[in-house]
Amino acid sequence: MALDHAILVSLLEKPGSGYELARRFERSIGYFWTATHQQIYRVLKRMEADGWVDVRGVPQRTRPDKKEYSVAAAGREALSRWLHDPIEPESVRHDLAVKIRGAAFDDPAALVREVERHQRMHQDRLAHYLAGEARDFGPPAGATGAPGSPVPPDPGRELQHAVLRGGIAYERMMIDWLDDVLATLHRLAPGR
Amino acid sequence: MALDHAILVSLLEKPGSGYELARRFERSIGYFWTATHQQIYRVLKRMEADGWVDVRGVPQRTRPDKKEYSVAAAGREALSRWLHDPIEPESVRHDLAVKIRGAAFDDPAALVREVERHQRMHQDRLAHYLAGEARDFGPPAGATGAPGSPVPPDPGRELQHAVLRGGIAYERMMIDWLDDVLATLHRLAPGR
DNA sequence: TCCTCCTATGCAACTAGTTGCATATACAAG
DNA sequence: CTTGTATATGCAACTAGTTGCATAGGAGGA
Repeated sequence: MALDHAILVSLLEKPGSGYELARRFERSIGYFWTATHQQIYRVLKRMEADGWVDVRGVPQRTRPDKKEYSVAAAGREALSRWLHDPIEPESVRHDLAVKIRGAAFDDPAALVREVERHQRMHQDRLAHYLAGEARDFGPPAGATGAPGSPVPPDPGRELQHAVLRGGIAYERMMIDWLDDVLATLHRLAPGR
Repeated sequence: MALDHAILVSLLEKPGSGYELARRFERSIGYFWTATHQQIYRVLKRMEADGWVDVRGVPQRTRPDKKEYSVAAAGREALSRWLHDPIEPESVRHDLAVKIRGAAFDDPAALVREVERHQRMHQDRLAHYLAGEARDFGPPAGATGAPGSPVPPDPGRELQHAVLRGGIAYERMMIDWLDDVLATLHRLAPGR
């Protein structure tokens, strides 16, 4: 189980409430680990009981009070332990691939719209990633700039960028592959 | 839930026992949908009760008797319904990305071996895919052959090949990205 | 003969994740 | 003054997936 660890990493990057975490899981972290707010609140409660996180009540005037969580020593140790443990490669749950193979026993042409819809979602996500990259990490390396920018490397920033580049590579791969799938589907059902 | 549908597709491609399905989920289908034998037996039992699959006892002399499952009309309809329903894009559970971001709060150099291990697994899987492609789908298009091979297109075969090409593209992308991650890790901890 | 491996099926208990609902504050629009 | 939206937290019930264990026949080797 790595939701615990994903939350710990996120809280180390920046402490926050369950609600704020839930919103982060709709963007940045959520792109490689999904979680709903119900799940997050439940895990926070358990981690609090285990002493992995500290809570601090934050009264707010303009909105409901919140609880700000931050990582405690025990949580840092638990994360470190997990980081040093080997993990299995991701377990895949790729519905679309099942559908594509299933289309052989149904109408392949009917799948075209679904594949196009998925491709659009991946294109949107790619655009979103690229905008985020331009905003947070400046223009892509090698584009402009004086020789050797003197910015000192920040490990957190560098690693976040590396993960984001992974997301970008994934979306590009998916868009290309879905082009391939669409070509295959059209070849099988030339009409339409 | 799509394990039901993944099983239905697999049984449509070829009827088989729970044990055989479990082994298929360690190879072909398993590359985009994981399942253990316990889960498969349980789902088969439920689908049998719902009339989605038919069972046929197959006595065997040299090994324990087995139950061969095949898709019933109701199962075909259920699959068709699912194929026509829009689905959400895959929910991602990418432990390694969490680890990479987490490495900023631990020792980045310690992650190098883990990343290399994952890269090797992806290289192995890529080699396995390419071998399977060469075996089942012949040499890659455009390599040789007389103009216009007269083989009639088989939808099932074509779509299986398209999914396999997706797996190949995925593994290549991962290998390249992990190269990128390794370069980043080395940049952050040059000495080791 | 015993031991291990492969085939073959399954239960029980647990953990993780999803879905649906409930509550409450504050602000803005109508 | 009601309605809608955003913030903020949570319970309960359900579904899906994992882990550990159990059983059993036949093949092949020590």
